[in-house]
Amino acid sequence: MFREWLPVLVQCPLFRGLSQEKIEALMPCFTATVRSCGKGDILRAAGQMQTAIGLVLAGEVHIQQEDFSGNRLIIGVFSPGELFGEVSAFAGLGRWPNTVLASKDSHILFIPIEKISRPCSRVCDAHQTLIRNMLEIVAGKAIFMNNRISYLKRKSMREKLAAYLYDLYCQQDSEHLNLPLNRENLADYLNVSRSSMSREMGRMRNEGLIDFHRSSLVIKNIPAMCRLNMASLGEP
Amino acid sequence: MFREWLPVLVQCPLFRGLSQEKIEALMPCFTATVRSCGKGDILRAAGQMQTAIGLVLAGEVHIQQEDFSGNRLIIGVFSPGELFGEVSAFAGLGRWPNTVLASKDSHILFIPIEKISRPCSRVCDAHQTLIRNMLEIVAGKAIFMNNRISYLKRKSMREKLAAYLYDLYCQQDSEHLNLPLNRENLADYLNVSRSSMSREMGRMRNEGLIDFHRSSLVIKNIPAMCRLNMASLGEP
DNA sequence: ATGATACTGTTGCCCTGGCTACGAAAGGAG
DNA sequence: CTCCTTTCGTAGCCAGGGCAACAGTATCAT
Repeated sequence: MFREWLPVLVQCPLFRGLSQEKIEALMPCFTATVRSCGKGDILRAAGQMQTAIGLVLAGEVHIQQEDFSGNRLIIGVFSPGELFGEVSAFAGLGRWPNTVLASKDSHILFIPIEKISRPCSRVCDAHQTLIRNMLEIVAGKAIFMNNRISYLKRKSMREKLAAYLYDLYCQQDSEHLNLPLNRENLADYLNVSRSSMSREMGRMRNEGLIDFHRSSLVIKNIPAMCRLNMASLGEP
Repeated sequence: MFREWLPVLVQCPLFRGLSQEKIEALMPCFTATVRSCGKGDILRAAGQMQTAIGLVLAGEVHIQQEDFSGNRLIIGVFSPGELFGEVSAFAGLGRWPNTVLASKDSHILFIPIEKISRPCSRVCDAHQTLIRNMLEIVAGKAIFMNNRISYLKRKSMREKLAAYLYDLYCQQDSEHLNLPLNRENLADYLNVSRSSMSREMGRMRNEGLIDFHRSSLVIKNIPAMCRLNMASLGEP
């Protein structure tokens, strides 16, 4: 059952430092279940009781917050090998703080919380490794949230866009960017309205800062973009 | 040297589950140093190399982000017994992601990172407890950041204020609130301008929602406040 | 091809909130 | 008490961006 997903599992930071054999030995101990879901499915709604953490085997999930007015904020986008729900699990919340939505057809591994948090009698050395890996993962998530705050605090749309695009530029290491989110999702990621974002993107195109068409975008003036980004950097 | 601070240390979540004797035994192993500082001192600036994590012994520190335009965002306020810098330490950043400022005259314990992250030969059982406590602390910080994002994503000032005041109401368990931040700091916490915030507070007073004078504030209409808060809740 | 269904770009209206400036109130030091 | 500094409340001005509405365009199934 899990054998087909081993290539994903061995690359998962949770199992770093563990051999493929040890991972296989752990799996039955976890009593984990695989769930398949289609694009748009809500896997977990904010407020639901949480008994397991998730690991993306295939597809993509969005972690997002919604309010009753229909406003949505995308907190994070997770790809195969990445965990979600481990933060609330180890903080002892007992509930899902955010909504989990499959943004593509996906396969998700759910691992019961207590199987990870309580020491297992059989493979206890591996368990210590798991806890240390988990500490690093959770700390990484907290840093990610810190960066997320850095986006959200920016007051002008141009600053937000510049920050986002500059980060993409650093990640993809090219001024020819491939936008991983469509306009609506990007707007929800930056916490702005789609139309206003399009308007600002149009302005930036007119000024020769960027050029774009659909999901491809070119930064034509890197220094200017960098300067815009610096204007709001928390880390000078 | 550390004996005088033991009452704080035993209450620190980092040492939960450890006896006073064990904590005393750990301290020399940590080679920690105590630093005293005055109100307004910058303890660490964003971007500086990080070699230690901090523990507030007395006073209060603000974790904040600043940009070159002078905009400031207060990420968190930490009181005696609370840790800071452990997130970036365990994420392996190597640098302080935010600025640390003493908002009151304070005494801070700095513990070198490697003393905590590397297993210590002498008191290794205690070390396992430390790591597990740390995981819980870091997860708690991540949840705190998640809540911080919930504030920041709110689009109207009234929503932000309502969220903040309602949280205070829940914390202090009374509709007579004592505001722990002055107007300027509160504005920086909510990421709005002080004058506009005062204006909105005035409006809310005119409408009979709240009443206030300086650092004391009364919520006169809890249900309405609650409804305002619900309108943007991520957790229905 | 031909709809049907996304997704994307554009525009006008208008309100929220940032900025500046100023006066009042509250502490603090002498 | 008096002066000085800090904090707080108020007002006017105006640009940034939310909202709604629509037109253009890519994708897909029939």
